[in-house]
Amino acid sequence: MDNLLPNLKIKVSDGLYQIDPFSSKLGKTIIFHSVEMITELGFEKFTFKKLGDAIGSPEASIYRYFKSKNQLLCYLISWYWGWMECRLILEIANISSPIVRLEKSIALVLSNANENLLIEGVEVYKLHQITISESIKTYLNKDVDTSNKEGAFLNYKQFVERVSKIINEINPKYKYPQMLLTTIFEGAHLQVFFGEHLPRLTNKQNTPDYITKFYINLAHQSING
Amino acid sequence: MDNLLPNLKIKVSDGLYQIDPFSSKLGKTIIFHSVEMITELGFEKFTFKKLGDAIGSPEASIYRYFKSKNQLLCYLISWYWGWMECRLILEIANISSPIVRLEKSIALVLSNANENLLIEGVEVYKLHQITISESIKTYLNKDVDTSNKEGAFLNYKQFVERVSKIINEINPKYKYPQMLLTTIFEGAHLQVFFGEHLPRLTNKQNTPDYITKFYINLAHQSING
DNA sequence: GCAAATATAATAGTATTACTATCATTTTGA
DNA sequence: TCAAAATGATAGTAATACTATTATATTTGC
Repeated sequence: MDNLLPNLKIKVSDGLYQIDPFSSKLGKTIIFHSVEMITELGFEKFTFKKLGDAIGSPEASIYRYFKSKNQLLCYLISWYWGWMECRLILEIANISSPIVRLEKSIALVLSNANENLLIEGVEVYKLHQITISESIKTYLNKDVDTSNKEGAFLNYKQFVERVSKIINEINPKYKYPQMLLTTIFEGAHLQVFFGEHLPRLTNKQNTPDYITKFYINLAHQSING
Repeated sequence: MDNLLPNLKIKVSDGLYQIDPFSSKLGKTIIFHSVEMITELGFEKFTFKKLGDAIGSPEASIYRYFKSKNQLLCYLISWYWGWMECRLILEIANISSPIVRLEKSIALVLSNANENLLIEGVEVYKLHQITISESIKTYLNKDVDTSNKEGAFLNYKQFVERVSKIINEINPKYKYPQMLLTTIFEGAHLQVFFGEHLPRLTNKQNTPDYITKFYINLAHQSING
């Protein structure tokens, strides 16, 4: 596997861990294997016990890094959006047209990394899949306000903010950039899931990028319409 | 409270219960109090033990109606979409314009019932709130294919199907009615939640119906654009 | 009105989950 | 190299998500 960008350190709010997992070998092992395990089992069936067994460490050691499996999920998703912001910056750096930049931003959310790509030792391909199925569970619960104070959604907000500024460039009078973008990003993830499990709730096409095209169109029509 | 439409019986797939809860007093009590309790505690903190204590029945009795709390949630959400389809039919019955029918359909998803309205003894106001925060948990998990076979999503699919036919009337060439509608329905629920808990992810306005208007616009632009 | 069928209550029990606590051992870094 | 910190090993707890059994109501069909 390619361990790209070895000097990169993705910022995650310090409310999302007890000990920075990237500060130790065990921490990195926890991250790597939790991504694997959540991808395979889904978040509900994933437990620290199983993770501990897989990595040969006791549960208690994992709890020193993350106070709960919910905190770990928040960490992973926040890391994902931090990584996505890096990709975004690189992707649109030298593009002058805000329209093209917006299109690239939307395409980015739906594009997955190479299966073998490791960033900070994280299999980003699997983390993308986790984000599709599990990310909303970080906020759709009664502890959302607490998680919010702990900074769980800062990276996502920042990503949305950055793209919303592109919309402002295209049409400074457009009033709903955040609303449009979260509709697109969350909708895009959902359509991927529906395409695999609930096809009657979507309109799956043969082309691999039909979802991207749909949402790019939607964005243009809403912003300019 | 008004117990409206006493002769109405909302159809829910028989894979979503062990004993039809509306066939007995205990069953109805389970439904009523589970709606109350899930609204208050959220799905994660809701348990059959707590429900049993609240209604003065042992856990085991609840398990005879629903094999798991997940099945109960599927039942409630399915019931909700069954009820929404009834509302939809009534709401658009005599409207000839498909454009107006579509607008009413979108508005319906975002409109909540009167706080005191009981349908089949269910506090539909609270069930609406549950749908906003919990409905995606019925499918975003590893058991989705099983739940799907049990008919968990039939009522939702049927609702989406019915509205997508209206889109077909407006523009028979439009290729993505289901995709557009699930984007709108799920997005609409999310924006309500963001407005309350994560305002940076939406664009809250003072008017009570800004979400409805946003999505009605989005629909028109996408369908005709 | 009564027996049979069915539903419910009462109670107990199990494996697992989501943690916390304690103490010994290993690793580390100044 | 010595102290501090991290990790491992082990134990324990309250709660969760169920299943099982038997006794007691309640309903129903005749």
